[in-house]
Formats: sequence, structure tokens, C-alpha cells
Amino acid sequence: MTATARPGREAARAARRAELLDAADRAIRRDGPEVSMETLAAEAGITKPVLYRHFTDRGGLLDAVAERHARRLTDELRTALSEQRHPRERIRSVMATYLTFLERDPNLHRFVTRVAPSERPGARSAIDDALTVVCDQVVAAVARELTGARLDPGPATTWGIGMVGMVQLVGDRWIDTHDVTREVLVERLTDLIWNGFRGIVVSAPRARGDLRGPAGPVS
Amino acid sequence: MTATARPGREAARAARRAELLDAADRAIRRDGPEVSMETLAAEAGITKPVLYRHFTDRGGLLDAVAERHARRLTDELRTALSEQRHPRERIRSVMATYLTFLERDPNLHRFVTRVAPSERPGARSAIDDALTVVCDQVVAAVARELTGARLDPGPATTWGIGMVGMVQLVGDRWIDTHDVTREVLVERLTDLIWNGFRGIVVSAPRARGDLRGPAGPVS
DNA sequence: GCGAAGTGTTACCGTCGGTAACGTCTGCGG
DNA sequence: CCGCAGACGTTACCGACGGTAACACTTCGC
Repeated sequence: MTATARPGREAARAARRAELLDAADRAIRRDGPEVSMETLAAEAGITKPVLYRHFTDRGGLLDAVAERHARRLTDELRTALSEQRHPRERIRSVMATYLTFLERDPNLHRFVTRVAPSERPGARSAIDDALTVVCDQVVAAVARELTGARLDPGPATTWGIGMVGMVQLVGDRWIDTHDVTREVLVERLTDLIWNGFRGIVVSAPRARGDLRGPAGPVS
Repeated sequence: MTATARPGREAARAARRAELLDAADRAIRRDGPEVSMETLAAEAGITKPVLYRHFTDRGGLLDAVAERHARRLTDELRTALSEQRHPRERIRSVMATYLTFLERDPNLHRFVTRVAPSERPGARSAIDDALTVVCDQVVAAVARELTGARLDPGPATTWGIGMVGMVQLVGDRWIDTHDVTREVLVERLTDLIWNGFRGIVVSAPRARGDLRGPAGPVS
């Protein structure tokens, strides 16, 4: 617009894209996830073809919207996982982070976890990727914990993913009922997970340096 | 008044409905969950309006298809929960039941857990209900276990739902990778859950300890 | 035979995702 | 100053799909 010199066509395009995403975000928050492309465009003050010049298709747009939030979430989770030193606090921190995110905007969460993935039949959506990222983070943390305790890190993937799924469904139901406070929920989930691990660690054969088989560290 | 209450009429209609559902089931298995109503009708050897006379709309049809499988699953889970006496075996049995169901027809599972629910925007789908039923079953079992151990059954809902979510996501990812056998997966999940509970039950007043440190022997 | 009710059809509508084709403003090189 | 390249925006349309109206054929009780 003004004397912005030459912000670079590329940068300008990226900025415009961000604006469109902001508008889409507003529209989704307001009208739910089934908004038509027309409404999406109208919210941005333009018409459909412009949207299609910035995003390949509806799936691409929704995917991009979801990706922003997913990225924010994964970032927060990453710090939560890295900040806390004590394993139990780490678990609790992750739980609290996720549930806070969930509580902040339930509609958006529904959109991200339910609608956006199923909107693109075959393609791997950014949401799937984001969930994968979250799972990978947790899995890696679990694996570290296991190897630190001289245990076979093989089950880390299963357990890590399991924790994510656990929090996901619990959170999903909790949005509707809101039957307990977030703090209580966090406490309960942490209890279950923490005790689960402690039980495994305590009851497992603890031969030093005995990682069953040639199974290396988890990918 | 509709005094024409033929005894066979109602049954015939139900039978026809079942046929249509069978056809829909085949089509979904073959072409994925995004099948058009035309294809669905064609698979049954008829045209669209007939479908709409038996089911209110697309959502209703999909819902009915999903409900059958959901009912089968919940039945199997119910028996699995009631047959086994030992808590650990009960957990294992439920896990195995669900994963077997999952393995038997992955596309169908995807359809049931992903597509069908989001197909009806606001309405509570039969799938949601089915998931609720499953959760309720597990929650009740957990509550029984807790009260049996003279513990507060308050967290039962959280833990029960958490377990369901855990198995759900783990199973979902497992379909794609199939990185371990079902038996191993069942074992790992059972380990986590069982140890989680044992840890809680054993250490009613929670004792905190670092995983890496010399965790005091429990049990 | 005749209406009622069920089963089936064709032909259509409205919506929506997606696109082609056109107009407009801007800045650049001649 | 002219013209042209190209991004930004539009209108008008297509095709697919969910859903429905209207009509035709069988069946059965009266």
C-alpha cells in the first residue's frame, strides 16, 4: 500500500495468505466447521476464486487453518515436555497444556480433531501430521524414560500413542460435561499414567544394561 | 385409521431394510466411506428414492450401517468384560476384542470412527452413542474395581474413558503401520493399564519417587 | 373392478466445490 | 506517454451430489 518499498512479492503473498487464514478462522469459529467456501471468502471480503488462488482446494484451506493451531499446540507441548525435570511433573504439565488448549476454544478443537482430517479423503492432512508430531514427542520422552530405567524401549511407541489417545478422548468428553475442574482432571490422568509407569518400572526385571534383544533406541 | 396392520408387513420392511444395509455395507467396504448415494443405491440394485424411503437421509443410512457394527462390537466387549474373572485378564480380553474387530475390517473402522460421526453436524450419531456405551461399560468395570479395593470411585469415569481413548488411537495408528503383532500390542496395552491400576491400588496414599532413582519396591 | 399401499422409476431442484473467462489497477521498460 | 506483464478481483458457469416430486406397476382386501 503505502511506501513499503518492495516488500517482496513473495512476502506480500504470504501476508495476504495469513489474512485469509485469519478470516477463515473467524468464520469457522462463528459458523462451525461446515462453512461454505462462499462464506469463507465473504468473511475475507473477497470471492471464491481468490481463495482458490492461494489454496489448492477446500481441504487445503481447512488444513492450513488447522495447521496453525496445531503448530501452536505442538510448540506449547514441546516446551512443556522440555521444561519440567521431574517425570511426574512432565506428565502433568503436558496434560494441563493440552486441556488448556482444549478449553480455550472447544469448537476449534472439534474442527481440528474431527472435521479437518476427514475432509481430505486420502491425503495426509497437516492434522494427522500434527498428531503424529505430538505422538512422536511423547513417544520419544517415554523412550528416554525407559532407557533411563534400563528397560526395553520397544513398547514406548505403544505407550506414548496410548497416552495421547487417552488425553484426547477424555478431553473430548470433558468439553461437553465439564463435570470436574481441569485441575482435577489433570490430576487423575497424571495419576493413572504415572502409576502405570512406576508399576512397570518397579515390577520389571531390572538387569543393568539388559535391553531385550538387539532392539536399538526407538526411532 | 390405518387398520391395515399386516403382521408380515412390518417384518418384511425390516428385512428389506437389512438387505439395503448389507448392500451399503458392501459398497462402503469396496469404495470407501465417501460413496455417493447413487452408488449405494446401485449396489442394492435400486435407485435413490427407495433408499430415502427407508432412511431419512444420508446421515441416517450411514448411521444405521455404523450402528450394526457398533452393536456387534459392544456386545463382544460386554461378554469380554463379563467373562473374565481376573481383572488383568479382563483388561487383556477387552483389548484383544477391540483390536480383533479393528483388524477384521480396517476401512470399516475408519468409517465408523471418523466419517460417520462427522457426517451429521449437530445430531448425536449412533456411533457417539456406541462409544458412550463402550465408555460406560469400561467406566462401570473400573468403578467396581475401585470400590472393591476400597478406593474412591470418583476418578473411574476419567480412567475408563481414558482407557478407551488409549486403545482407540493406538489401534488407529496400528492399522497403518502394523509394526507389531496384535498379541504384542495387547500385551503392552494391558501392561500399561494393569500396572497403572496396581500402582494406584497399592499406593493409595501416593508416594512420590523419581523414576530413575531407586524406586522403592512396591507389591 | 377398485382404491390403498408398497415398490420402483425418471426427471428435476438447490447447494456447493471448483474453474474459465473477463475486467482492473499497478509498475515497469521502450 | 504508451503498452504490456501480471497480480487482484469479479461474474458466470460446470459437474457432482444430496434430496424430492411426480408418476407407473404390482399386490391385496373389499
